[in-house]
Amino acid sequence: MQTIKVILVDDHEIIRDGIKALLKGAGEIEIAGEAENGQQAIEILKTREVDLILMDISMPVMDGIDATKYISRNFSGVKVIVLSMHDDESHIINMLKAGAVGYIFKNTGKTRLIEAIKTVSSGESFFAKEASQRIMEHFMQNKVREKRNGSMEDVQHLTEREKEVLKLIAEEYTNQEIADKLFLSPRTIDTHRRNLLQKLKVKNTAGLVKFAIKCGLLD
Amino acid sequence: MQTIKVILVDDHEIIRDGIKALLKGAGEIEIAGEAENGQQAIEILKTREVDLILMDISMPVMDGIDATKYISRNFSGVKVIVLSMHDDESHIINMLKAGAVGYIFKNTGKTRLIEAIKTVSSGESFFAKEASQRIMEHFMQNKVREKRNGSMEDVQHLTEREKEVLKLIAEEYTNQEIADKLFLSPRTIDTHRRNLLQKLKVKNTAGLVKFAIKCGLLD
DNA sequence: TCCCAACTAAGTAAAAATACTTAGACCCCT
DNA sequence: AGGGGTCTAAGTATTTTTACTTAGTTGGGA
Repeated sequence: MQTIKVILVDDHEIIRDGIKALLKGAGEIEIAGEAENGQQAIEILKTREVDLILMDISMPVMDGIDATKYISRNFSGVKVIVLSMHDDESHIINMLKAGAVGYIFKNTGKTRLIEAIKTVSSGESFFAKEASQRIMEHFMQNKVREKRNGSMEDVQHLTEREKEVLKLIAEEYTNQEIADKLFLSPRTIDTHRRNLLQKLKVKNTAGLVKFAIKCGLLD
Repeated sequence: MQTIKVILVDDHEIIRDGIKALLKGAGEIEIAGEAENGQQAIEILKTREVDLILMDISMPVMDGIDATKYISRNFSGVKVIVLSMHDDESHIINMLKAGAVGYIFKNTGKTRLIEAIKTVSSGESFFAKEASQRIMEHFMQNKVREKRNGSMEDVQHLTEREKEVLKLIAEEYTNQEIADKLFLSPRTIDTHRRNLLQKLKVKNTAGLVKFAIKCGLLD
């Protein structure tokens, strides 16, 4: 196989240098360029032939998600591997949707990094353990993660009425509107609301909504 | 690394024999059993310790999708790689949803098969080229749907300050607390808040939080 | 230079949410 | 028959959010 031309996109020079050092020894892989943000990366793609991009997510000017979106639409031959510190579902899923075909973490070792590059370069995809798990959770909506954070247990302690009210709160209804929908007094909704705050140990509506989403109470 | 205990699940004996022959040479991999359908595979799991399953999809009695679903819920330590002839989206996505962490085709070569087994065994996922493509297509379609609902575009219209405030709102801080954090007047946060409500066309805090989550503004 | 967008801030009011408390009705279980 | 949990509701008070309006500052682009 011929050499794989890789460009590094990360706003931290130290990280870019570290990766360069890691890849120096590996044959078949050539660092064809570097960029500090998505914008610069796209500029490079216009002038040079590139096989693969190692892309950070959080960057100034143009972040990894937007850049990947653009690249996968306009340079379809170029593979994007996300090199991230975040292992949360939304980042991973957003990058997947943007068109990334690999996701690894910054604490990945040399061997695995090279493995990922070669795997992706040959057309397959490569997702690190945590990324893989998050994707599965997303697909299965299995709530394994919530179990670990101890929220799936809490939802069981909620009564049917409370879940009903919580769902409506998350759907942006006010107490008055919820009361009208359920043919109850607004004060009753108020009580349910306070019980929810207490049971779920959150401070306000924002916390309730986040919980409702985590539990899949909404669509 | 110690040996990886693999069981083969396929209703065609010839195929099982072929794979056995392929894996014979590879060290670290041990064929710990065989099954003709999902039911038998689950029986084996109850009696023996297994690391990984090579699973066909179409089988009599209990097919690969149901079996994988059951296994990923009841034997979470056991990885499932799909070994399939089908490269259509629905099979691939269904197996993903069922909990498979790898997908390869029956015309895969020895090297790649072993690579897949080792990759999955170490916690990552491995999707062959076509499978990878289909998954991307699936995500892209979802994306179109989301765009229609208008969410990813809107976030671009938000200023940096607004995104910062939105994030803190979603983290359950009150205007006063946000003001203290950012060294601003609570009234300023109030203004940002109202601008956010207007820009995002949502009714209240609940809507803001949902939007923040959709955009991955939170960790 | 002038205009615009972003960021800042405040006046005034009304609506909504949060806090703490109490309490009756109902149902299930022992 | 009594106890516990749920659902209901209200009194009272405070804090927070939402609404509508106005306006000064600043920095960048036409």
